[in-house]
Amino acid sequence: MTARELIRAGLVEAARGLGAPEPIDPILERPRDPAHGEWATNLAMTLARPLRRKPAEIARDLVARLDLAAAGVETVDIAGPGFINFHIAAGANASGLRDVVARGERYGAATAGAGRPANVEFVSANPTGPLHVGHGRQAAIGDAIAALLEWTGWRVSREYYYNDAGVQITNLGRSVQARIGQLDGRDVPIPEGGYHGEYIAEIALRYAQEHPHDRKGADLDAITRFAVAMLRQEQDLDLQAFGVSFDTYFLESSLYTDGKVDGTVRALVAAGHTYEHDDALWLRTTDFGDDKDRVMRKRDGTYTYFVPDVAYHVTKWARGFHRAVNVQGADHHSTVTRVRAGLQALDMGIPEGYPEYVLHQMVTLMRGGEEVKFSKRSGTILTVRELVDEVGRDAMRYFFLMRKADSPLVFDIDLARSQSEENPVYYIQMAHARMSGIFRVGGIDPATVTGDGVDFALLSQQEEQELIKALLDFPALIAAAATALEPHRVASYLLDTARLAHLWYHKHHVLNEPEAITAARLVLARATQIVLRNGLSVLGITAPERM
RNA sequence: GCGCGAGUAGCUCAGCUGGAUAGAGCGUCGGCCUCCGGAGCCGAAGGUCGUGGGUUCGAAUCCCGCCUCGCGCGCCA
Repeated sequence: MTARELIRAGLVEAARGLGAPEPIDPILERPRDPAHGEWATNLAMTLARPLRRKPAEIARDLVARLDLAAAGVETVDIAGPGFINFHIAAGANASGLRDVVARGERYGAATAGAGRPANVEFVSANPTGPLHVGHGRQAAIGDAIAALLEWTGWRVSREYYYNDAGVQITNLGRSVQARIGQLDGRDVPIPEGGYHGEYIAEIALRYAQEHPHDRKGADLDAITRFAVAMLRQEQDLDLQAFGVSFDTYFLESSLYTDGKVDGTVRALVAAGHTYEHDDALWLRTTDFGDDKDRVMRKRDGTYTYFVPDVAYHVTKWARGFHRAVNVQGADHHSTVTRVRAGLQALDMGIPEGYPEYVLHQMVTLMRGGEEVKFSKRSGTILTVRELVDEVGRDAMRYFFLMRKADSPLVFDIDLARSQSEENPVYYIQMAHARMSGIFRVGGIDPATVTGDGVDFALLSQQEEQELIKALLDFPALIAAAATALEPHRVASYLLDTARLAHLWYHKHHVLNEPEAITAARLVLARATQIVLRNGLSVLGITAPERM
């Protein structure tokens, strides 16, 4: 058991002895001020009301009942309005590093998910154009959330949903068809709602080359299939460049061919939450928190987009994913209520909060101090692949993940490219490379560092203790980030921890010190290397040995 | 107008699900800089946490009102 767990258990026992009502759940936190010890709890204050006693008295009685020698607690004091502060001896604190090096590349992993299946859907761009930077943010967030769930014991499936049916696909085909006509010298306009990008002309050219018998572009179905296939391939190349891969590509069109859409409509009608009005079929989503009812089947007989969306999520549930996370742009937030309402209306035991959503705000690109403008309409966009080429995969991942999804993101291309310590990715990777450099210079295989026979009390310098505390907090950080579905916490943590590592590295030497000190510091260097590497891997970023 | 999100140092942003004197980077100012790995290191100044109420031992964090900004509000997806 860790010191934290021992303290917690001791507190529960002591509180029970005082007659505290169950459940007793003491919160232990890291005090901001190091003078307040390694751990602190507000337990006495939360018990003041149920026990009807003063917090300070309760704290005193709790402390009197505690025996925390096994946890390495040196002194306990009561401070402020009733905090209990635990001071742990430097050596006891540092001995926690033994666990870090023992668990190695699994350090930080947890079992909360217990191997249950979870589905993470992200990117899911329409196959009507290349992936742009907004999709890039989504790819980074989705992949990192998937990794966080894996780290906490879920069996994760990464899924990409292709909206390859419906009006926008028709518009895509017509747009390419128009371009083919233009190749032939005819003055054919791009249709209403069509796509104007340069890539449409490229598809047209390719189609004309590969289908010389259809020089007039008369076969709209063939053109559409060709365009979708080509764009899907392009998107795959974008994702490959970014290093993201999916377990499942789910095609919207399959929901129609499998009868899932019709089946869902029938089930909704049978469940009694629909009605006919103005020659259309409506779903009473207002019964489930929506502000107005939604049309399911339009007057022309076709379905609105959210019907296949509901049918799609039914398949997720039916495929055994009783946990599903969707990563989407915040401009799609109106779908959240509707999809959930549709699933509730089916009355098939799906929880209200299913699926979970992580919505992210927009991305603004900056280059040379100016905003990089792009517009899908005019066709001037910066694709994921171009950005990978310009700044590299690692920097791109970090920059997309360093802000919480709720915040708009300003992506500074110049900073992302720079090989300086102002660049957070570089700074973190540099810390890892420095740790690796110690072993390289010392001619020591880091894997042989175990902590056996090491005097951990020698790691008593302030910089060492602060770094150690950060390293020992890593598993809790991963767990919290996974629970909150917030990978940016890992990004912030890594930057902080890298800073502590650099501070330590600058102030204290590992090699060419007295043997016992070198031995102890090698454990710290090794543990730091492990934590930085594991944290970077959660974010999908490499941890170079040298830079 | 309604819904969702945001508002924290000059700038860009954290703030561990309610804790103690609100933090980091950049920028500004002042000192160091013969080192396992480099133009780096140390320190200082800088805040009515948009605003007004409320909840309680305690609020940047939770609740209500208002202000500003972004996104969405179609029988488009």
